[in-house]
Amino acid sequence: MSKKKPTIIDIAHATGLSKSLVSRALAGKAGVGEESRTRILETADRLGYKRNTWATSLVKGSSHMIGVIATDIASTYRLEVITGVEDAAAEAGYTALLAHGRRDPEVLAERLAQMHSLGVDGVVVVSSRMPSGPLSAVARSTPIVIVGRPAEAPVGVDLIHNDDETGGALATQHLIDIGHTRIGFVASSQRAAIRAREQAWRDTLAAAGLSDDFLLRRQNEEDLAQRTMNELVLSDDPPTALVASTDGLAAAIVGAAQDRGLVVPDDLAVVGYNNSSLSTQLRPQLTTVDQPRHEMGKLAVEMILERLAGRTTDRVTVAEPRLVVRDSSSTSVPATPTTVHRDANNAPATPSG
Amino acid sequence: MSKKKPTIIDIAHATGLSKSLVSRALAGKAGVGEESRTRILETADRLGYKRNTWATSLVKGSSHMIGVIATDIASTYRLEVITGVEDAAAEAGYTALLAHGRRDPEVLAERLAQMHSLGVDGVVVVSSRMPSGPLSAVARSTPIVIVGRPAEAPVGVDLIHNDDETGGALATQHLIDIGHTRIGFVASSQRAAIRAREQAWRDTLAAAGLSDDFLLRRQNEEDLAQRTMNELVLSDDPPTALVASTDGLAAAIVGAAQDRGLVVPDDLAVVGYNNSSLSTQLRPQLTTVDQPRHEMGKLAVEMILERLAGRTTDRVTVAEPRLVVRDSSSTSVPATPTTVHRDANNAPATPSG
DNA sequence: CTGAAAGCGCTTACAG
DNA sequence: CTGAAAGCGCTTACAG
Repeated sequence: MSKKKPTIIDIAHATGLSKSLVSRALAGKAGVGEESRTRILETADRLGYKRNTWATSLVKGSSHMIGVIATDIASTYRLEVITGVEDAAAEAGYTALLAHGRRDPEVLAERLAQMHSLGVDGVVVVSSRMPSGPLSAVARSTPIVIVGRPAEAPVGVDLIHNDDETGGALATQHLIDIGHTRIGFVASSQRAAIRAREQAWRDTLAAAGLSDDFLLRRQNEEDLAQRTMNELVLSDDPPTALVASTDGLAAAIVGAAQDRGLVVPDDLAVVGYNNSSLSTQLRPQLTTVDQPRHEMGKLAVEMILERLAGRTTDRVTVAEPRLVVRDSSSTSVPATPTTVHRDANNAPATPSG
Repeated sequence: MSKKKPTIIDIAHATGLSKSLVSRALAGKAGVGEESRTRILETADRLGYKRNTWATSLVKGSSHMIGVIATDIASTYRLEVITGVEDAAAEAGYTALLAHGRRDPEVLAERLAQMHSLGVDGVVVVSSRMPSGPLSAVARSTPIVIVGRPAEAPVGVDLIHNDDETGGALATQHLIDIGHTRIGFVASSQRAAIRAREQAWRDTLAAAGLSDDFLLRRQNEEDLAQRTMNELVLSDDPPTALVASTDGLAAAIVGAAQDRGLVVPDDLAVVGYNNSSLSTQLRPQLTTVDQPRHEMGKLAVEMILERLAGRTTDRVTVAEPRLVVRDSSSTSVPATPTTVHRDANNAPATPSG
């Protein structure tokens, strides 16, 4: 059974000094006799004393903790955002506390309430699915920044997200640049970020005079790769390249294509989004769009510190993504299975590396 | 700027009732007049009141929180263990709080100290890298269970891990069963779990009268897939199948093999460990060993509750893994590039699916 | 059903 | 340099 934890009073008794003095010594404050100090520290060590955070926070009114709530923690992207938060927090003398929210808005809201009553000094929400109501309510007393792109910007909450418009354009333009003219977009959700990428895809195609016919949108990833095969890739009028809304979806599409004997990128080029670890584990490795996620995590903490320092206006920070070209998009134009509607394009004939 | 949070006293003033009564009403206790109760609840709601966890925990001496410390959160395996912990905790009226430990033992120890002074009622360590000293120290006052297989069992700490011996044997025997006789093992670390898998591989080979010459061990994954190619697969005397210590390593090996134009499983069969999401995202999909991870997370909480209820003896729980056969190991024997030392084996000639 | 009082472990002016 | 006292927000016997 667990023994009772030693308190400051125990140390005071053991050393014969007052608890005030013990408290000061333990906090490393000046104005404590050298002898007393060492005696206190030694005794504390011997007793295995750990400061009771509850009591300290209660009296100080601040926990020096920053809460982080994330949906679906098992993601390279989120992990690095979290790491960024941790690093920046540590640097500022804060510690980060995580909560795992799942995708359910209710669970997310519950986690937020938990963080709130835990008394964290700020919270970083790495999700675009947190409901606005609870968010704005908590934001009245605790700074919140969302890393992600919620459907609507909650009042009193800061935002930081990558420039999905630029990212989507980067991906699409890359495919145009290497000679593709039949470029599709597959979306596994209707989140704002995804919609922005889709719009960028459409705009980029339009600027190049290309068709945006190849579009597939679903509310979740279930079977989406299969449908992509059946409804787009294996149709009579197939695209030669696809922009997928995320790496996970891109991976599923590559897998489904390979299952059908197609060669990526020769038969189908695929570009993902997020530069997840998956993108280098697959063969071919995935061309994808990288977000400055560690940086975004650090920025989130900075924005919280600004609020804590007195800023009252809402702030939105947009980070620039960059394209990472790998093997799932080759520099050669595919030998299309069925050569229909093919525009006159000067595609380089370089074989895929 | 953040406003001050409303307290029980604010509600007491607003309703004209005493703070004792407000506290009782808020806690949902009996013995509060119906009218008072509704008035209090409404006022609390209107003011946006959230109970101050610090104060409550301080007076109750328990936070009803269970801390979870994990290395490298971005893993399907760990995520599911964590989810299991969360589910079981919620069921028992506790909430789970995560800390992200990285692989560094010092950082891990720091997180443990943080959890300890946060006053959690128990901690689940999902890592085998947490140093024993800090572990035993904290265990004197707070129940701890490790999900994983540490080098040495820390005194006063409970353990739960999968049966790596069985898992390793399952993987190896499967390769023997489908006709392989030249089966290697590649290890990316020297952790106890990995060593146990390696020993099981050796024992299983010995029982079948096969050689355990094909072995490669390194302290980390850096370049290990490349070395596996150079030192084993592309040698004059290559194995036809490999058991990898983890799915991540297996994926890297499959990738490196494919980069060299080899076909998995025809030229080389590969089996991983952990049934990570990666194993179904790759092509071919990975044969692997699955741990009952959600169950392990739940068990961890149960073991903590046992300690809290009075158990003082250390307990070790071993969970049974199972083999998941996928395409990276086919039922056909490979057409070995160099046919050396090949025993008379009745391998089925079924082509790989 | 309701309220006054004590106390959880710690910190911080305020005296000495 | 050291100590006594008050208070952080909440809960819980103890009275009424």
